[in-house]
Amino acid sequence: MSAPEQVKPAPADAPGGESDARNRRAELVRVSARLFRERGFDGTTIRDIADAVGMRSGSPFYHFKSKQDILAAVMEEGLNASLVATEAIVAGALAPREKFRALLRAQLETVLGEGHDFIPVLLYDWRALGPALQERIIALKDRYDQIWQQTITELRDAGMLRTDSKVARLLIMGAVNYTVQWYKPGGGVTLDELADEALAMFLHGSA
Amino acid sequence: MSAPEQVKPAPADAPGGESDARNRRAELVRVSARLFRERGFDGTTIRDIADAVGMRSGSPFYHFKSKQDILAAVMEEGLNASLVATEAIVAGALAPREKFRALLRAQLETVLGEGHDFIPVLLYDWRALGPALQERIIALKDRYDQIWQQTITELRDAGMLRTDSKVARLLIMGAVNYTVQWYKPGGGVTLDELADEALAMFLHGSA
DNA sequence: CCTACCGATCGGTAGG
DNA sequence: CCTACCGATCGGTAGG
Repeated sequence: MSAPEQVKPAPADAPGGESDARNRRAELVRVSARLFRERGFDGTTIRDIADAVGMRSGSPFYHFKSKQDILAAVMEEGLNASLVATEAIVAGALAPREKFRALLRAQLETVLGEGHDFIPVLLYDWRALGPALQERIIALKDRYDQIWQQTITELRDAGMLRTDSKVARLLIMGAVNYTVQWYKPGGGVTLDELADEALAMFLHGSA
Repeated sequence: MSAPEQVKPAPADAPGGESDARNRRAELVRVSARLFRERGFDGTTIRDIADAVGMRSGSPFYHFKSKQDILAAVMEEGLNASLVATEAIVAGALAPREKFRALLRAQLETVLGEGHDFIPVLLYDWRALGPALQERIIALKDRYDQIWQQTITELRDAGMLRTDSKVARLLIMGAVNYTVQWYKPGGGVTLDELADEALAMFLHGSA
């Protein structure tokens, strides 16, 4: 009667019953990312999500207060992971050209890699997110864009790019992000080859 | 009793009552394009469309057998218009660089220009179209892609592009099409400037 | 093209 | 997290 917590099989990783709930929440986000990517936000129902994690249709709302909140969580997790990856790249002591190649390659992985569903959801269904929820995501996106912008400035200073304008960055990132619309894994082009071709296309004096 | 057609105000442009229906159909497509662009396909209801043209909610189905058919009509009309524009460009006697610039500029107009809602709908909601309806559109899209591919080959032959690979084309078209996600009219960048910046970014030996 | 309507689906909730 | 459910919406149709 004293402690209703900590029944059922205890999780191995952390003490306290709340880690169960945290695991379930994380599972919901992961599964939702996959479904949203495959069918789109509007094409995925709460029932689809609940089925995929073995819940009843009302239960996701124990973890999230709305379907939109799941979408926001998917996008936020995707951006957080991407931020970690890109910040690790620019923290290294790479020359501008190699830094840029690493960014391109990382972004291609994020957008096209096996099991990477989070950022494609952001690219496909950004509009489906309400303005209030968009704001939180935009703050993360701004940090992300800044990393690219700085690298682009370094490339310009090194004479490998004509300009470091915002438009130049948007054209480059657009070309990369748009691959989500046409790239098919196993279609004869690897992500490494894609990165090289993009590098050669954007940069002066590249092989 | 003999002829139930040709009542109501007769249209000025063409004889025969069926041109009324054709006009209404065209109006439905045009209005749907605008709404689909603004709110997305799933975010637009048949009732929204009917309201916008002054019909009752069941009446659009007199002109189209399903909501998806309206979407297909929007995309098809957009591609047909784009095909006319691009075919006119490549039919002219322009040098490769000027031909490419004209294609870029035309595509930017198609994607970002005032009142150009058709192709953005295709870019945003391609996935919403069922496979059967996609097929008809793909045939048009193939002709479109071919024009770009040929121009890219000419640029490569003129030494202004490293490669005329399909990936090169997709990266270029991706950069241009992705502008639909970020470009804001009146934001200080004109479409002409955008075309110039894209040209300089992709081509060797450009100003 | 309107009237009148249906069947299904869907996000979300109360109460435990 | 389940049970049981609701209110609203939505694409689509019959019949004129």
